Amino acid sequence: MGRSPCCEKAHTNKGAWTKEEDDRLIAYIRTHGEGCWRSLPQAAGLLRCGKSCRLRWINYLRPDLKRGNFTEDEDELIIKLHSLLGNKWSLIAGRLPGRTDNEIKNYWNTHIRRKLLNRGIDPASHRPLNEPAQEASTTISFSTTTPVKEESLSSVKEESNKDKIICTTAFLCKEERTPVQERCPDLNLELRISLPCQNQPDHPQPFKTGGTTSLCFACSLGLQNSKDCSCSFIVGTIGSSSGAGTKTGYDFIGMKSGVLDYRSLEMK
DNA sequence: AAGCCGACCAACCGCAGTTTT
DNA sequence: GAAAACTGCGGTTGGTCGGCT
Repeated sequence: MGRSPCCEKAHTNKGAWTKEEDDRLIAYIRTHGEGCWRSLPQAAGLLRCGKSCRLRWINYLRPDLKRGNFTEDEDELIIKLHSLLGNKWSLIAGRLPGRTDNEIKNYWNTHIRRKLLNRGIDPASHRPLNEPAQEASTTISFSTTTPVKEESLSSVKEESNKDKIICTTAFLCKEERTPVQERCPDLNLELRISLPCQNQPDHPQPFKTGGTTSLCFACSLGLQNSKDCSCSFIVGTIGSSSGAGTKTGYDFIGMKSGVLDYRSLEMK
């Protein structure tokens, strides 16, 4: 039953890679392409396990890696993506060409966390540090019906007169068509977020579902026409308010338009 | 100059989901 | 269908370096 082991752990090197090992790996992948990590070490003459080879290639040897310092724009993008996705480093990395999940994860832990703390923002929740932890209720669901930990997600809050209306953001994956139950069920808190491809003629129009317009998660991240596009992204409505906080204009996660008005969290 | 400490980051570990036998 | 390996991901560790005392 099953397959044979990927490598003899007793005969593999560990620790830092040498120049020679790098060269061997690069040369092999140039010739044979990526993949087959199980057989790669032996075929390439490396005393490493396939897992280690894969990591080395993906994080440091790939020719399309950018390396070097992160720009301010990249900083802000990472923050916004993290507020939406939480610690989904691979997804975040997918939106930053030339950056790897490991690199972004390290950068987050060493730079951005501190940066946010200095701004008075909790890096985990993206809310002001002195704000009570219960108010916002953003839910992003990927492939499970279990709501994602609230603390790892962002919220866009609006204050309308005396009543606080919480704008929640909910993603629906392909398999999931029912938004996660929000707090304050008496309020209409179906979600509204930008429609990134609304004005793009080459993209299929979002379909409507009972007054809401749906786009897939891929579209919401600016991946229109990608293979992941399924156009099931739910756009709901925020309570009854049409006022101050309601934004229009569709760009990637509201970077320009402020649909996800991250900067509103930087106050004070 | 030596020692300490914190920042940085490459690499490892363990887990979960997927694939193969 | 079950078992076992594979793959990919996120969390964590440990080595290195630079600044400070």
